Amino acid sequence: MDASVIAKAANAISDRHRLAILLEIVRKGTCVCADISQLTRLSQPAISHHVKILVDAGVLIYDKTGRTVQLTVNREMMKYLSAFFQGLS
Amino acid sequence: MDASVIAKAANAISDRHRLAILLEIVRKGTCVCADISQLTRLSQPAISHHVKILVDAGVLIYDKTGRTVQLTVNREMMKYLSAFFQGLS
DNA sequence: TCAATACATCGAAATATTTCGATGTATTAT
DNA sequence: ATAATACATCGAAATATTTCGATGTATTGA
Repeated sequence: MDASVIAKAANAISDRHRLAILLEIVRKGTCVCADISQLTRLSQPAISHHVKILVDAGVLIYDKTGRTVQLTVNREMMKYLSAFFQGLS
Repeated sequence: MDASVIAKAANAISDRHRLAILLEIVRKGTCVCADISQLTRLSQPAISHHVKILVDAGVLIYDKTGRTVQLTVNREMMKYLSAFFQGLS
């Protein structure tokens, strides 16, 4: 268990906009950045900022092909977090 | 699933000091506030602040008897968080 | 090549968080 | 009653985060 990994992931999803982005990507399976503006009414630079935090924390997987970024959930990280909290219960 | 509950709990453990407090309480089973100062080298008001955030988020259970506060992990919340991330994986 | 699209980055403003010293309050021991 | 202990609260300073408009970069279509 690496506490800094947990803290960073927790920080990533502690913002309501970032959590909403995560949940939407889970729901849809995948997402490009442009989709997020309709979900959150955030400006494009703000979306870019939040996505970067989620990606840097390992919560989302970033895959740029051409000029679009496909975002998907990092299921391994979700499993890791689930197991972490399981261990605390 | 209430996103605000998740966001608040995630925020509570996103700080390295608060995560360290949580892990120490898990390890020891219980903890009074005074114990935390030796763990983190934080000032007493800072500890009080961080503990309040953890308690308000439902991560820790607060039980004051006399002048000491016993802190324990809220295992129900840990289970809830585990299940939440399980659902995202 | 030129224009449009999809994001990224920058600098600055607004806001929130963390931390402290000082002080307050309730409880316990003497 | 007095003093000590265990926390809580307050106001302020330092720092971090969020957000924006402006601009930059890479890619695609006409």
